[in-house]
Amino acid sequence: MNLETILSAVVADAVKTLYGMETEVNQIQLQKTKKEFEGELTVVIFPFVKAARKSPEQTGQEIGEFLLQNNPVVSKYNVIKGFLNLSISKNYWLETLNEIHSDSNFGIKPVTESSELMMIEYSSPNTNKPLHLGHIRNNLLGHSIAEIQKANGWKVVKTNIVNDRGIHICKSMLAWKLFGNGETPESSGLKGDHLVGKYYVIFDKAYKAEIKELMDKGMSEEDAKKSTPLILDAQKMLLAWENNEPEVRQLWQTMNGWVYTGFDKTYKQMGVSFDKIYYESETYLEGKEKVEEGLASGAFYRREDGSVWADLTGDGLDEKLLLRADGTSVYMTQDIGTAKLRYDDYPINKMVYVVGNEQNYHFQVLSILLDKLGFEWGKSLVHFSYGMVELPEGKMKSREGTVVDADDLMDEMIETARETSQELGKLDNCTPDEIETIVRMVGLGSLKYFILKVDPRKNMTFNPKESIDFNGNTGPFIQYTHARIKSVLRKAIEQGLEFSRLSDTQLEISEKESYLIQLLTEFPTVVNQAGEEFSPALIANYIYELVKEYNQFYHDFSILKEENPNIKQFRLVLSESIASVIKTGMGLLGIDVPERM
RNA sequence: GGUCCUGUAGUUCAAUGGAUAGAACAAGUGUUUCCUAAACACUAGAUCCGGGUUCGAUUCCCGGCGGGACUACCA
Repeated sequence: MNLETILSAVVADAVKTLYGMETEVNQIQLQKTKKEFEGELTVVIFPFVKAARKSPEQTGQEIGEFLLQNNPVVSKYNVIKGFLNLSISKNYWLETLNEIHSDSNFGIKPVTESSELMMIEYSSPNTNKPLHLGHIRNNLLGHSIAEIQKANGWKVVKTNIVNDRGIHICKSMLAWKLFGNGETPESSGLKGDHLVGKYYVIFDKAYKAEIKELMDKGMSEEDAKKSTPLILDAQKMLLAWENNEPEVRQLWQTMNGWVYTGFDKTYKQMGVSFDKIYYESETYLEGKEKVEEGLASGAFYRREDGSVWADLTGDGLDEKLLLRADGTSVYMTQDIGTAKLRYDDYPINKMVYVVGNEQNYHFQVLSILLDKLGFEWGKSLVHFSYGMVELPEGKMKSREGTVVDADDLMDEMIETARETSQELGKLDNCTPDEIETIVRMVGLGSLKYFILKVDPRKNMTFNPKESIDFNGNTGPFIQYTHARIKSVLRKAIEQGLEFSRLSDTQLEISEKESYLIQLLTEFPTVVNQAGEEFSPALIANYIYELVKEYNQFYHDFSILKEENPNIKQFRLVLSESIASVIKTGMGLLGIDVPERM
């Protein structure tokens, strides 16, 4: 039982005994005591003053006295205005530290046979160009939220729906066919996804030139866009693809193959992975059947021209197209199809889509449609909607060449980490392999933390010129603290010190030290909250707070030079527990922490 | 027009309805015969505007103003 639960019960008891007032657990507001006051936990007195018919101060005094008399965990109290500040006994903290230290899975709920299954879709790239900064946020959030939900006891299946077909793919293919001269990743030395992306850009340029030409001849822009030779050819190619023409299919497979090889590298570098990948080319025809079912059941209706619609005006939304007049499917139909396939493949209890907030409307509609079609998890599907990553000048625009490429960015971060390490002379005694591992951890840690510490719902600004800091509230700051702790622990082991558990739990410890233990006890709550709110940022902020406090402690207290052996042992146990929570917490963010740096 | 998200120091981010709104970066200053100074300490600086609910509002409600997204027989 945690401290809050214990104290809430006693406070409820106090209020009942003293004032005859029955209280619900949620009426008792326990919060952390602000730093400028003495104590660790604070009871807000205001809700009880009416029943007490006394001033807040007096009420606080009486409740404080009751707690002191009736629970050994409370060692002292003081009242300021309507706030009752409680000091917790040192012994309680030390016993708690022992428990935390001996629990190798502290903060993590086990996944069992009876755990429910959560499927998390993220990444979902197009195969016509490489991944960029926006994808990085998506991937990091998706991976992190999967780790967090696992830590909350969910069975998690990570999935990716690859958008591998459509007109945009044909554009790259066509440009390659026309201007590529048989160029391959091998012949050019270009990463496959970048090579294909290059031809997508080439297409766009040539296409624009054709539009301009037609407009110069007096055609309207709208008409010109529809009638250039290139776009007509691309459409022809799409048709050929749909008709399974071998030549087009062959080229499609080859070029997509290049892209996948490239993506795999990027994913690996980013440290993300998937349990099951779906391809739109395999799912895009799947939704029709479901739509027909919905039509039969009366959930949807057919218009005179043959197109199929869902009327969502009853839900406060518009009417939504599900099948075109010619019977072909649209985006929504595909998502229904994909949902069906997934439902057939896994016993899904909860479905989570990590997709940008520009698709809020789409998922609102999808949720209602899936519900109408009888998917149990339809109504409760989660659109984990995150904000855009913007540059100082505004949105990234591929046409203006302001897209920040994922591979380039990660490489730059690693290089910066290398330079900084060299300047500081941190890695002088390391082997080249060790150096490589560490600068990679630090560079990527910096990038990942930068992105994940922000509330996912909010748009965020990324300034490539100022690049990402390595000081302050950053990944490397946290990694550095971990490395320092590990270094102390290594020395302790060399000295033959024993710190597997506290032998003395009656020590006099400082406020700073008991506060660190208190922070540790909050970790499971934070993990839980991060899961419920789908917010890796909560974990990031928590770890930062912990690390900041630890650094102050590290600065002001010595560990190995402490003369009292029991205190020394305590500080080692404390430090090791903190290192362990740092590692676990950063792991939930998908960030590795080094043993030295 | 409609729907949704959002507005906090110069900048990037925090704050279950609680006490004097926290950090970091940038600026300025200090700390190293001492376990890693990628650290620590100090100085200065902010809730878009107006109402309402409340003992108490950055937080909840209403109305403005500003920013963003969506509102395709594209995906």
